[in-house]
Amino acid sequence: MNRLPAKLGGVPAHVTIADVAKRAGVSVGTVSRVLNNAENCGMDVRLRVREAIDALGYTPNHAARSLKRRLTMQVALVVPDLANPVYTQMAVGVQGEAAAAGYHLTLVNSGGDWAEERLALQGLEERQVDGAIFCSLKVTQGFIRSVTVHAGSVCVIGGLPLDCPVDNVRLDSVRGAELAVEHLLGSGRRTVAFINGTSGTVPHDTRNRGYRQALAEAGIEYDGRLVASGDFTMVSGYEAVDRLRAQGLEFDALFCANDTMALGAMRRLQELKIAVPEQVAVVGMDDIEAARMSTPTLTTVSLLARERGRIACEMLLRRLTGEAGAEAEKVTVLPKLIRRESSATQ
Amino acid sequence: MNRLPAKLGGVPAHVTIADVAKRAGVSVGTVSRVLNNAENCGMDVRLRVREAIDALGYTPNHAARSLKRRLTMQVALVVPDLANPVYTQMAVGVQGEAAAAGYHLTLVNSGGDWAEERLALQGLEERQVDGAIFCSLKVTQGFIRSVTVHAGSVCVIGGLPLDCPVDNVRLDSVRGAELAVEHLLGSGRRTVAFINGTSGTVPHDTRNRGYRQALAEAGIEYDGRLVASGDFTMVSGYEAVDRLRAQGLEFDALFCANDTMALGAMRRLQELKIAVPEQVAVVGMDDIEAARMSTPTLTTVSLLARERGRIACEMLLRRLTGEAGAEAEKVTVLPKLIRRESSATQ
DNA sequence: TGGCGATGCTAAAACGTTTCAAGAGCAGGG
DNA sequence: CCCTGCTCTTGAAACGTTTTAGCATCGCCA
Repeated sequence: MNRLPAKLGGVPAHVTIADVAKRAGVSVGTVSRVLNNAENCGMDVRLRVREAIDALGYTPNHAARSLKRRLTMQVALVVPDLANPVYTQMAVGVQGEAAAAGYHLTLVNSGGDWAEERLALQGLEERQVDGAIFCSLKVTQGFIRSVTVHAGSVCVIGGLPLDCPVDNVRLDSVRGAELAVEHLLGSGRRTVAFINGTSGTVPHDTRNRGYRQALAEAGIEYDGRLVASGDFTMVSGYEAVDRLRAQGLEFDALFCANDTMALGAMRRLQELKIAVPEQVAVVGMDDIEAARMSTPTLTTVSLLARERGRIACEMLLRRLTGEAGAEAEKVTVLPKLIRRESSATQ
Repeated sequence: MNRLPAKLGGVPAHVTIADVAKRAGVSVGTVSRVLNNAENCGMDVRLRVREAIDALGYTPNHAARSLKRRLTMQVALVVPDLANPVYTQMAVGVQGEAAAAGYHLTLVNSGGDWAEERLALQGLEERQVDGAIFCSLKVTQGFIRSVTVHAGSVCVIGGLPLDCPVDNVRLDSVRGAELAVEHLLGSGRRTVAFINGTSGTVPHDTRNRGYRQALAEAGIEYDGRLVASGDFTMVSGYEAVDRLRAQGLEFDALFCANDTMALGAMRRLQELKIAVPEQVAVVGMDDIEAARMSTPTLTTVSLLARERGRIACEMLLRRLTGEAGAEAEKVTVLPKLIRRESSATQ
């Protein structure tokens, strides 16, 4: 399968540390020490070596260095679906943090597939990378076990069991849904309808809990007729509006489990000449780019993908450099409400 | 600056090829041959070695392998701004293609900075990666020179001079603007206004050329009063509409140099009770996610970032494996019109 | 019986670094 | 003059592979 490159022939005579040593008239060990600017080496030698390096155009060989140092200065990010903006945002966050510390980021697309994730773990064992950040949809027993074995060089973004001794960045997404509903109720809305995602998934359940908790806290009775299900797509949001209205209950606010459905719903509302936000306020979740660009712009709850990536990388690097304690770190990030036009108070 | 990891102490006694050899009762050379499944080794030995590998949980060390083979099975993608969806899309394209060939992708964010790009090239020299794909905004003399030196392991996405002997994926963006305008004129519109981006930039000039060529081909005189400039942001598109209308010329079509401005313009048109597409058809450029989600959905010209990434990676791998010829390959991809509601014929 | 070509394996030399024990030179104290 | 304790440098041994040359063993043919 892996067609192997065949540039074995024309090797362009790489200049090595030995060449530098010869030219500078010192031993290879000395050159190495100059390169890693150790204390104990004289000024004259240091200069001669630097001169030789420049003259010969020497650059150290990363593979050799990794082999000896047992350090690659690379970290991996493993995500289920790179095409999904959420994960590319995460990658951006990780990349920035990694680069700042002199690390490179390698990207692995697991397709949500456990086999692929395993392959990434193997990369870890092969010392292709120093550490890895896993963002998994399904947290299986096998995953937990494997990740625990590599606890010293792994950070997980997502819902790991709290007793799993692995660095972990979590998201209080229940709170996210609460935020949305609280905001709606807080700005004077009385009846909040809810379009949730595919039932049976984790996001579905957490958002549902948040919705109900926020209602409960406001002393409002939960009414199943105000809740519809979509599948996170735009059309499903569009169609859900009709199903909600068919129930015959009036509502002046609508919370959608993601922005895509919210935009679909807004579209349908506009077609029905129901003014947003005057008659119905709409709040989505995710803060995708399109939420900033719709008419009206969409109020939403950001799940801070980029920030979570940043934090995870920070944690991982702390672990790798030994700055982290013996305990696994658990950080929970709180979603953030982003107020825009679609939920403005009239 | 680079705080170096300090896990040098607790090395977990890695199992090496020698351990496997000892257990299987063969020499290390033999184990290596089994691993790289060479021809000349007997069935019994092969089995014994496999058994030992499984029993000991051996995984080959990537650094050592790279060092010897002079091959890392990694490619780098260097982009000016990872936060920009265009480039993340490109990354997705590259990643997919690379993974399919057994390569890993490492991501470098240059910030459009030549110094950073150079660093990436150095990574190449250090044999940290086998090859690199550069997507640069500014193609300076220095860039061209450096990239030419590494012609054997580099592919450039963007406007490289045609005589530069480096694999190159280009984009006919003049044609992109033409496509948009042709589409508008072809579907019965008479007067096409144009909101261009920041003047003085390359994208500005190419789109301008495309706009004028399409008009010329249709036998329509260019009228400067139909052209406004924005800065690629949403508000700039919004405001440009007013400036265009202030010129007093009627127009029934509007081409915008990117989707973001197009969405801003659409918003203003809707506010002014000018129906899209009935009174004014709108076409954008880029095909961002929001274009699929606006009301009406936005007709646009896709610049195929993902596809260009895919092709570039394909070319690079061909070059690395020696399948490419001596000549540098130059591929030009043609933008693609994506018809949506905002330009529908009434 | 001797030579020959396969076949299957081993031993050892790379690959380009880092690091460690040891050596050289030198100054100062006894 | 010897010993001790510095500082700077060297040489060689790793690190874990791949690869090459060479060594048995064997059957086979002349």
